[in-house]
Amino acid sequence: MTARHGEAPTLESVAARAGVSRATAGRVLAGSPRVSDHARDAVLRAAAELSYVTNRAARSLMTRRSDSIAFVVAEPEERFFADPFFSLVLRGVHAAVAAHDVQLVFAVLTDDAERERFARFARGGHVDGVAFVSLHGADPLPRELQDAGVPVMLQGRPLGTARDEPAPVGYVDADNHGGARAATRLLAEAGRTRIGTVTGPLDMAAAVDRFDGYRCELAALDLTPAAVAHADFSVVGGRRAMHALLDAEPLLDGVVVANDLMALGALQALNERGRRVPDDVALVGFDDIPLAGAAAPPLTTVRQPMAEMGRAIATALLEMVGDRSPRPPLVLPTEIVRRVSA
Amino acid sequence: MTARHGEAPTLESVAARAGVSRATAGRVLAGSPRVSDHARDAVLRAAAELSYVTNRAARSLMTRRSDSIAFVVAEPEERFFADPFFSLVLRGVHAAVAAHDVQLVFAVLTDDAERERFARFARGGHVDGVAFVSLHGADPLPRELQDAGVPVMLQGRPLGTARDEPAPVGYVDADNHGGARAATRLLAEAGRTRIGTVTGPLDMAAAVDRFDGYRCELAALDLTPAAVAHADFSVVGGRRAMHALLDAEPLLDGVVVANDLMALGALQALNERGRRVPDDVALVGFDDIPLAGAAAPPLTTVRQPMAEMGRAIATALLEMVGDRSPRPPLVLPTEIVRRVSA
DNA sequence: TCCACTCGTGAGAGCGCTCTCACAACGTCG
DNA sequence: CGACGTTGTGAGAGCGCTCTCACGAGTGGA
Repeated sequence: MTARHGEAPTLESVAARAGVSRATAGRVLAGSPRVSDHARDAVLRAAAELSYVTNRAARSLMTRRSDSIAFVVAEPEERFFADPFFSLVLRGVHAAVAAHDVQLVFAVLTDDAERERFARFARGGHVDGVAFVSLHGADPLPRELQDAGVPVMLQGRPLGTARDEPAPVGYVDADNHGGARAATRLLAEAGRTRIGTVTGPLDMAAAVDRFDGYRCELAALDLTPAAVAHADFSVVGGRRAMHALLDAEPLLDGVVVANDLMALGALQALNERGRRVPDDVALVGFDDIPLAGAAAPPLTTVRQPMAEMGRAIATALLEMVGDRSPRPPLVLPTEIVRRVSA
Repeated sequence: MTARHGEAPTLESVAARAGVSRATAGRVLAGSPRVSDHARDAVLRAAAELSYVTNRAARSLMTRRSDSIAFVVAEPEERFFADPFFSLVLRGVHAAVAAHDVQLVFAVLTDDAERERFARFARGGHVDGVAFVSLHGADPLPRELQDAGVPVMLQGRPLGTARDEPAPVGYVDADNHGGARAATRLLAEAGRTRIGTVTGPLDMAAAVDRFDGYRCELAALDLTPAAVAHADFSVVGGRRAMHALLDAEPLLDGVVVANDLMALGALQALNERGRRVPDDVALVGFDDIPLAGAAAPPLTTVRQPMAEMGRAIATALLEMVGDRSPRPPLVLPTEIVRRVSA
């Protein structure tokens, strides 16, 4: 379907115009050094004049590459569309991939039918690699694809692999444990002694690690968890959890919330209960989504480098397409962003 | 790159296993009725046994279709990654496209280089259609692609086409004008008489239409705009604009804000100025993003059917791939969602 | 009985590309 | 001066598919 009325410039026509063979024209366009300057000039000029565009289908057929990678959100509840976190990872992946002239195929696997469809698609070699974001539990799909020979990278350590263990499939993660420790320490250093937490869904490693970090740091400070509530990384979940925390421990003076969306909900709950932030209760979020700075009061949070994670994932994937070697896990540092809430 | 060690089941091998010719196997897999039941069964069984997956590259080469459509955000400032609106449109597009076994190629055109790259890509016939979201000014790219024979659909009426004019390129939009009128009426009916507005960027038709709707309804009610501030659909922009509004008209008692993100910022500004919402100032947003219900106070807003727009765009595009006929503009209704802020 | 069909099928072309191989034209060296 | 690279080039195969064409077998009307 090459534009207006089958005018389709092909490599053949470029070669003809340049007065060389198709093979030579192909060599020039592929950037081979084994071409005379004369031929190279002629081919490049002809290609420009015809505004020739390589037919990727034909190329794929020969190279058995698709020059595209998939960005997959394996999130049954479509959380993707509510949490800016995903957009930001996507941005990073997109940036890296665009720089390599590779296309990004986007997929959300909400139900089993879609999972199956995608698995077939990927196993059929229609993408050169797959980036998975937001895995729950011990999802077998990434491993399956990897075993089928498709390069795979994960955002976030898969559940079932310990933090210091070699992983069966490559991943890029943020230092969730360290970030949560830093958040907890920040509250303690501000003199808070009754520190609670709102965790994320514990079928995700990120939530588990942040929870562990919180407990670990409290223990190091000779404190005990004042109250713990579990939620699902959503605003309403955070609000509900904050209410539960206040019910369980009325004297609460600090909270580590496992992501910003929940922290927004927590802020709302604290407001409803008449607690001032940070005067009565100090709050630290996690992620540093764009909205965090616009909250009332602006949220102190643990920044995780979402776009960079995306970039790292895409870069690793692109390399794996070439050499097919597995990548060691990459854990990027987090950083406290101090605003008003703590 | 078909999975493990070049094992690649091809149509040929399926045909051989089924004891028919490649042509017949192809017919079965294409769903042609001109095949005997016997042959059909044999082919389907063989395909299942080999877990055959059609090679899309080879198919594309013949059909001159790519079985993929592009989702393009032409947003220089990458607003995409901050505004949930886009995610929700993307969700709709994804849903429609997935149901047709078509892939979604995702692209963000942040700079001229990317624009050019994408234009070449699309003009080269590497996607069967292009959905543009969030166009600014009178962007020539959609028209260019359409003239080059690529089916194109827009989310949002392009600037330069009046609401009742036939459009040069198909689009799906929400009833921005009607929605803004309804929002304004809601405030007036609640007894508000000094009603201001925060507009979006006026290089986008959605912002212009909402602004017009506001003025139009005020005029119909024999009121005049109390104060007008322009912003950019972002939270910080909305906050700044709200402050400007209060500076210009201290007695303001109602505000129509052109999207929810800005309304969130406006809420913040009102809070900073000690105005209670809705008691002192009533506020209506636009979009009904997931966060709207979680704001403090929960936002009354004009819901636009974001996912449905996405779905409509994708469906139209998929039809256009077949018959190549242009689609008339489609304008979907909006609806007031009453919460607390007004 | 013959011609005109419809129906299911197979043979084969060819989509546009990459890649291997052969080959001519040129050094370079023993 | 013949044997041996090296370099630029073209011819041709073939990736896996779709689609056109031809053909035999069955069906029905004149």
